[in-house]
Amino acid sequence: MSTLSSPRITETPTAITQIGRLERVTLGERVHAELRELLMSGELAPGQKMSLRSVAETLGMSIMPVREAVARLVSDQSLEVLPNRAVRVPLMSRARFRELTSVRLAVEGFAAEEAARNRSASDLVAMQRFEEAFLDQARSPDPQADQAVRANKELHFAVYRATGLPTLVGIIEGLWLKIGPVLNFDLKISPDRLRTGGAVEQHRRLVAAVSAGDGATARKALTDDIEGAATFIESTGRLLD
Amino acid sequence: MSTLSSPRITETPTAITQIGRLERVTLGERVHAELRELLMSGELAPGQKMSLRSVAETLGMSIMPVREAVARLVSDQSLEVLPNRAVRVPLMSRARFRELTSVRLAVEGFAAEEAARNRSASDLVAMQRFEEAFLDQARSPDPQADQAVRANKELHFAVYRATGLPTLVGIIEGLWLKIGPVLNFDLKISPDRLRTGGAVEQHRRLVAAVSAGDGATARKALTDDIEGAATFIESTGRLLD
DNA sequence: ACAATCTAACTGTGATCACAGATCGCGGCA
DNA sequence: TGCCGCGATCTGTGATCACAGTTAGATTGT
Repeated sequence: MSTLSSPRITETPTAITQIGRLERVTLGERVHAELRELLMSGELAPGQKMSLRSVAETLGMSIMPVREAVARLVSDQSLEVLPNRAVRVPLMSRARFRELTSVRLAVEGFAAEEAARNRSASDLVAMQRFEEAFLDQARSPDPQADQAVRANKELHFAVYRATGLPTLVGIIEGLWLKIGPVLNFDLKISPDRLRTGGAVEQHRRLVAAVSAGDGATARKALTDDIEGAATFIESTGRLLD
Repeated sequence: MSTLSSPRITETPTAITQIGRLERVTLGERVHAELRELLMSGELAPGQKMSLRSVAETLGMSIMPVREAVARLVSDQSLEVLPNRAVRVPLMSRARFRELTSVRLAVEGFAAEEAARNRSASDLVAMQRFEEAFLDQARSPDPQADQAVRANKELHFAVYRATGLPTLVGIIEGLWLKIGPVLNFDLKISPDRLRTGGAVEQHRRLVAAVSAGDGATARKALTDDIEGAATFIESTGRLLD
């Protein structure tokens, strides 16, 4: 793959080699991204266990990259390793769920407000695209939970990215990693929340307010969205303690 | 060290063995804590490079625990590994400094407000203790920068812990890891900021407001504190770009 | 005297081995 | 039939080796 058609060893960099230079993505980085996606989209249930070796074998590599990725996720408490050395998705108590929800209301609410002040035209395009994608699933007679989860996530993060504060986006990603397993695994169990919940309405208000530059309303729409989902989760009684 | 004075193999757990059980802290965890402390207290300057092997040799261990600790810090961008494989404390541009300050104002401001609502008696004791420790250094004719940095950090986090939101405390720790090298390394260079800056006054207002349960004033005192330091840092002209 | 070149040392990343401790299943005793 | 005990297996963590790629220093050629 490297120098098949290269007449000389030291040649002028081609477009392909340039791409390789831009960012050599490490294996551990790829595993990290993979596990993040699984957690955020609720494909891993709270309490689900895994082992470094089994994951490594599944992905066809040694345990080293898996080890690094898991260590990073354990570091920010998206995963946990028990005293017995078992790695699992943390269980969620009612108290912890409420704590995370409180922080989300403050942080994501601030983000919505900032997004309304800073959004660019391309931000609005992205938001509208994912709002529509979510709407399609919510209205569908046969809604695909994973598609809805994905659209919901993309819509929210389109708003958050519009703040122009990448650090803030990173913080919110950390929050979603922790709450995703509960929020979205539950959604896959009871997908009727797509219809009964007010998500569609709050998304409409959110996008409209951000577009209009109305920060206060944007914050209110977002916090209503979060609280709506939180109320539903608490009502299911699936939380511990 | 294990069974020197043990008459039997399976004996009733003593206090010492119990302590060992409570949480077996891994080597990587200890290195992580060590590096965090160095970053937060500004003992590592922006741009400072290190290598896994040299750190490992200094700490008297193999590179594995260092590798894990660095991977975690790179993961949340408290460190960075360049394309050349050099590990270093990230440089700080003026734009990035302002971004971090914006997020700090929002997140730590919220924390101060919550602390005023939730603080317990023991929280107040801790806050007052570290406020006094900071005051001692600020008023001293021969102020110790590292002592002042430490007292300042402890005071702030006593407030943040008073929120009862450990997730929020974790988020703020992440922010301090990123901004610590600039903020505190600079303080060690020009320690007169201890006197000229309004930190002492804002700390007094902060502790008083949190004690009184006055969230709005607590938030204002804290954001004034952050903005005062930020203004000073920007005025030094040591930021890039 | 200076610049080009080449080699030796060093870099992070991935794989493999080692190890103490936990888990689980099978066998045997009651 | 039910419970205990004892290996075999599996766990995360630490150490070591391997490797491609970079860096820096010395040596050579002009």
